Amino acid sequence: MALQLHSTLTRRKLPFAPLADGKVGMYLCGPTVYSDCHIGHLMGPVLFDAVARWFAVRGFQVRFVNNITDIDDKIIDKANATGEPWQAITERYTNQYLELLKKLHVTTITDHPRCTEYVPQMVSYIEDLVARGRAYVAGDGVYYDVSRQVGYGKLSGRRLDEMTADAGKLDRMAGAAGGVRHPADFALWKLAKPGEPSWPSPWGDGRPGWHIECSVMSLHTLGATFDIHAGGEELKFPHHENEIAQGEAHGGDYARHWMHNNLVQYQGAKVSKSDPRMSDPAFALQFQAKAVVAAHGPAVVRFLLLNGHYRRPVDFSPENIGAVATALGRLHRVVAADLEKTSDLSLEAILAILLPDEASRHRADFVAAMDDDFNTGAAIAELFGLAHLLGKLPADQQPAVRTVVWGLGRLIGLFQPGDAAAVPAAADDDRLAKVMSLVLELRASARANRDFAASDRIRDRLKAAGIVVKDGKDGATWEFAP
RNA sequence: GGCGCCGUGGCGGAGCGGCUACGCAGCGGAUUGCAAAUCCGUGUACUCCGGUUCGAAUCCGGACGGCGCCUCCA
Repeated sequence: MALQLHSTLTRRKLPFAPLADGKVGMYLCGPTVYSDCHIGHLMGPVLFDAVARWFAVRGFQVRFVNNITDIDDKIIDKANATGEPWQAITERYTNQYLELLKKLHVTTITDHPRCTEYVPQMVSYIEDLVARGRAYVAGDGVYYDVSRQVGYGKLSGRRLDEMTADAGKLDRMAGAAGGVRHPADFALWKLAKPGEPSWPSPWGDGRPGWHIECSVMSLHTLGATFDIHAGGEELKFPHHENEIAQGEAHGGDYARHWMHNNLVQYQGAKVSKSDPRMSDPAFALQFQAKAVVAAHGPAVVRFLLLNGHYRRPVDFSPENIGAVATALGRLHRVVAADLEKTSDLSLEAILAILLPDEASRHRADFVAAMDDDFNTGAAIAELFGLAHLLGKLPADQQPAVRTVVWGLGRLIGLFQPGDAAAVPAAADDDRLAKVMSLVLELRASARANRDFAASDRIRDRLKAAGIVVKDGKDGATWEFAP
């Protein structure tokens, strides 16, 4: 079956046809780096990393661009509030973001352009829009003229004539000396107030507007027309709509396919910054990317995100994360032997492995699920199908199945080196490890003497202390209670 | 109010007209000195009302409900 994907523009699934044979150009809107990464920031990278991996599996050479917005009003506000230079703020949070992507094994992104590296290109792009009569100078900057745009609103299904009653926009129109002409017109260039970071331009020192950066950076990395533009649902309007307007006005068809991932939820609903529960730091920490990754491990976070479909919301409530972590543990046991390998298997190599019929069907269904709009959730279900089969197969057929589970998982970013050890479980205190070793030794001799009363007493008391003892074939092990 | 997405078993979550999704939890079994862990087995489902069809969770219409965007939120 041909690879097909759902485009927001057409609202339907269509076979994927690349602009250039054997190549895919993807652009994913990245974070504005003014504070700690939110778990939502991880969604796009992880989800579209799986997409990019699958394109590569299907033989495409992928250029995957993910920008960093390192100049923005929020950054300036933060600098003003803390007194810290804005460059220091953006550098810190850029590093945090890139560090998280690394931990999550998001490896397919080829370019991380920074907004501040493209300001001259943005200026000339805006000059071009002005020259074409698609933008105009107002009192506080340069604005895009949406009234000249044919088909404005086609991505989000909005109509220009219905967007006139926006109070905030009207205020801004009144505030801009020289006047903004239409409420939907948006800033391409913002003139700097005293003390604000700024770059030179024909209209005066200032900084680029939000939407212009993506249009310019995609142009310079992927071209005026490119295959796929991705991002979160919430960016459809106004951000993506305005990118299209700019891109088309500048010349080119802009993105041919638009892919939007759904958003993070918590017990079925979005938790906004103004949610009263957010005043509890422990609650708020559940949404901070680095805290979530530290608490559950990158493997669980990645698995949670890929466990459904990218166009559906993902629930980050603790109950859900716990259930998913247990499920992933089961797969980890299946692939334990290969988990630490640093090189992947190609799809061809995986398909060449001889399997029993039923296992072979699961393998084929995995591939079909990924070909069908990157349905990672359905694909992972096939992995469980294979894992389940393992218990029924003779021992000599099991290694092949294990290798296939691992190989297929790797193709979408699962089962990376370090995944199994990612959640700190036991002995990070050497002294405790030594004491436990002694305790288990004593208990082992009690058991050898069939003194189960003493043996159970040790186990019970340890359990009360938060330490769980498990008796296995090769002696007892221990870990902290979950 | 406008635009969009969605309503599946206790929970999470696939499904794109006929065929067990899957996972977690629960229950039963194997294993164990007893446990834990592990493995095997297993049930309950498609918000409601119309319609199309031989046949609908799946298509169409309506009702009700949830979510998101419309404020430079990923």
